[in-house]
Amino acid sequence: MKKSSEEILSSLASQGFRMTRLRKAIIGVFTGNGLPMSAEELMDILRAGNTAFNRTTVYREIGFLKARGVINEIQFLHERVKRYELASLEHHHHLVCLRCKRVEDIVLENDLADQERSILDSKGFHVTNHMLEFHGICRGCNR
Amino acid sequence: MKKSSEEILSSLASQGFRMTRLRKAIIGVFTGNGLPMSAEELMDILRAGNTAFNRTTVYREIGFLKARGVINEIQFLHERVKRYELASLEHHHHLVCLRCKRVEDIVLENDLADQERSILDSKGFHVTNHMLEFHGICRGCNR
DNA sequence: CTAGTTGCAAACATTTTGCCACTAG
DNA sequence: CTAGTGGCAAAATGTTTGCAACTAG
Repeated sequence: MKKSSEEILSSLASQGFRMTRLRKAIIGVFTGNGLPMSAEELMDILRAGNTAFNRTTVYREIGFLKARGVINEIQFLHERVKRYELASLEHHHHLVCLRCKRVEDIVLENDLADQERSILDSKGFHVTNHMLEFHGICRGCNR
Repeated sequence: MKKSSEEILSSLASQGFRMTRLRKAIIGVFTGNGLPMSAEELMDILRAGNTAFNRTTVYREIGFLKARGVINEIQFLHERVKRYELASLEHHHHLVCLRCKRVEDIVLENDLADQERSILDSKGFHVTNHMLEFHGICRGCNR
C-alpha cells in the first residue's frame, strides 16, 4: 500500500499534472519521512535541500496533494498548525509523548471494529472514519 | 461528576476569583449546553441572551476556565476553530455527522483499555490520555 | 482599597486569495 | 501554444497581548 515517490508522480502525470521541481521535492520529502509534518517543517526541509520555494506555493502544493488524496491532513490537539502525512501509509494512529513531544505511529490489531459496531447498535450512527490520538510518556522518557 | 453552574462558581469563588456577570453567563452556557462550542458560538449565545461582551474578554475567560480545568479544549479534524466543553462531563468521545455536521457524544463500554494495554506491551508507551473522533452518517441522515 | 476583570486597539500566527508572469509538455 | 504552476503582496481567520480603566468583595 505504501507508495514510492515515482508511483505518485507518474500517477499524477497520467492525470495531466506536471512533474515540477517543487512537486518532486515535496513528494520526495513525504515519502522519505513517515511522520506528520507541518507546512513550516516542510519548508525548512526544502530549504535545507536547496529547494526553497515561496510560502504560498508550498501551501498551494499541499492543497493540491491533499485534494488528490496523496496526503492527509492531521490536527493534533493543542497544536495550532496542521500536519500532513502520506495517505498511502497503512491505517494507523499516533502516540504523542508529552515529555519529548515526539510522535510515533501505532497500528492497532483490529483497530476500533468493536467500538464502531457498538456505536452502530446504540446510536444508529454509521462510522466511516475515525481519528485517534494517544498522549502519554514514551519508552525513552519513562526510564 | 457533572457539575452545576453554582458548584463551579462557588469553587472558583473559594479560590478568590470573582463571580462576575461574564463568568456567570459563560458558565451558565456551558452547563446548559452539552456540546462542544467555539468561541464564536459562545459569543452568539451570549449576545442572544443580552449579555454581549468584548471578543477579547470572552477569549480571556475561556483561557481562564481552561487553565482552572473547568472546560477542556477540543479540536475537530478539518475545523479551524477550537471548541470547548465542560471538563466535568463523563469521559466520552464525539460522533461527527458528515452530512448534517451535528455532533453527538458517545460513551464507550470500556473505552480503549485493550488498545492502551497493547500499546504499552508493544511500544512501552504509557498512555495517559487519548482523544478520539468518529466521522460518519448519523441515524437521521441515514434514512 | 486592590487584586481581579474588562475593553480597545493592535499584534500575531497560520493559511488563503487575486493577479499576473512563467513553463512543462 | 496553453493549461498548469509559481511568486508577490495583501486579505482573511482565529486568537493573543499591552495597557489603561474599572469593579467586586
